[in-house]
Amino acid sequence: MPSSIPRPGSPVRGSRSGKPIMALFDLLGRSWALGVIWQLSNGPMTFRQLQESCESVSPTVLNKRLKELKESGVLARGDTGYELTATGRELFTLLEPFGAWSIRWAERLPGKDPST
Amino acid sequence: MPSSIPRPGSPVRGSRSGKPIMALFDLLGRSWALGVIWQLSNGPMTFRQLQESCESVSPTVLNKRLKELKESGVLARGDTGYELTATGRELFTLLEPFGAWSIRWAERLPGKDPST
DNA sequence: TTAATATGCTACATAAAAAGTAGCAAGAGG
DNA sequence: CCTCTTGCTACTTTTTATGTAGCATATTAA
Repeated sequence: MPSSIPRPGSPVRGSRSGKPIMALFDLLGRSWALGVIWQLSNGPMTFRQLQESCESVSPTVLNKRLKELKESGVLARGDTGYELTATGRELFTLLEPFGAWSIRWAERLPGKDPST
Repeated sequence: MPSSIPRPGSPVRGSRSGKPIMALFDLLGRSWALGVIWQLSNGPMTFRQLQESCESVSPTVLNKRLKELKESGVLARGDTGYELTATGRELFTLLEPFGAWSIRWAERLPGKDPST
């Protein structure tokens, strides 16, 4: 199996262009990639801690995401577990506003969900 | 089949918490969701135009993404095709910085790709 | 030294999602 | 009527993700 890790400059899933933004979207648009970065913004976590905090993520997928994000320079393994790199923290600053926005989005969304 | 569209307040793929940010990440963390929003930021596009600009996206998936993003209030169908709603444009303003960042990320990434 | 626990996985079987290709129904224009 | 475009649906194949089990290594504690 080839790397399959999205890398700017080389074609990625669905994008033959290799445009950096598409490589980035491919990297982030995989299950739990965004969630992992979000969790790690609170500080280093072990593999098992990450598994717990991302409730149902299977070890298979978590391990894949961690490898990809490591390869991409977003996170690394430190002494106390996995942690964001400088690049990763930079990425998180871009991601952070989504937190507040998602709450407003939730409020604005018509209460189509009768279960709440 | 239930909607399966991530909605804040209800559990979503991998998240029993229903936290808005996790619902949002689930919505955006699907193939081409981010790409579609990115493309539509340039103005309305028809289904076929979107298909072309997201090079290899299959109609099946594109249609699913469009339905989900419509349901979530991010885009809508107008006279000249699909277009971002006010909410969608708001979301794009959060997304926009990723463009410039991805370019710097690409430059910083070591040429680890030995296949080139 | 041994036993108990935590950690970071790998293996495997099943289910769900995406890709890839074909083609149809409806509308516009000639 | 014929042709073209548009927005899909249907179907098959391939890729991803889920869910569960469990192993090898390190740590602690007796």
